[in-house]
Amino acid sequence: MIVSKRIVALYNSLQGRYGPQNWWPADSALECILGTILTQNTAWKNVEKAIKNLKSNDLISIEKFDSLPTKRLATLIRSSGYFNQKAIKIKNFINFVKKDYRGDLGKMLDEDTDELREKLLHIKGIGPETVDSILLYAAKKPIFVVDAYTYRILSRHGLIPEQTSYNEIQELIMDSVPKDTQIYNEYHALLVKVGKEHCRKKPLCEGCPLEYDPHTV
DNA sequence: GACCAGGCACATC
DNA sequence: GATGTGCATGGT
Repeated sequence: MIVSKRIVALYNSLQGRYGPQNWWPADSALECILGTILTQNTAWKNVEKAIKNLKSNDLISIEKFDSLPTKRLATLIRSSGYFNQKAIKIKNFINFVKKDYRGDLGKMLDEDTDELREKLLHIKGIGPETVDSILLYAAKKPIFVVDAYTYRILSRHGLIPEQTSYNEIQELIMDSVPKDTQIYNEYHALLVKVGKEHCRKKPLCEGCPLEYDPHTV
């Protein structure tokens, strides 16, 4: 079977096994974006505590973040790890929205996908995965998010070579399955779901429920 | 106590 | 272009 068909078959297999994931878990676009930054190389459980802190202090707004000292922000998101760095990243994003959209997040989310992607990639601390998560989950654009699980699962199942770049993986998936926001949303969420359960760094492939033999390349 | 988690920037070769 | 390192908490 050619690779693109296996990419689709993998999606169908995951969908049948786990059903809809309905991501992103957030009450607003801004909360979603905060989550995409806070979860960088971090377990979601630790992110939840940080977001809960921000919410209980009623801080989820562009204006409030703008007037919040970076040091205070870092304290509030402590549980998510890398808190000094992440506080700066959040500030960088807020400054971007203030500067380019007069603080109007809705205006940012409505911008053309390619232009917005380019602009977001220039924010220090916001890399390709975070940008694509913002585009897909906050702005509802049809963009596939590649993450560590995507790479790990696809390579262990022989669907991509060891050395495959972020953009190459993204292209492969976007050329294989229909360019549809809901499908990209579910596919990424499903890969994280099965990855958390069966595709950790070690041990390799323990109890993998998927139909492909991970050892055949 | 080691290893890992829904990355990213920066230095160095 | 590839490879190595710092960033840091909390769960297993």
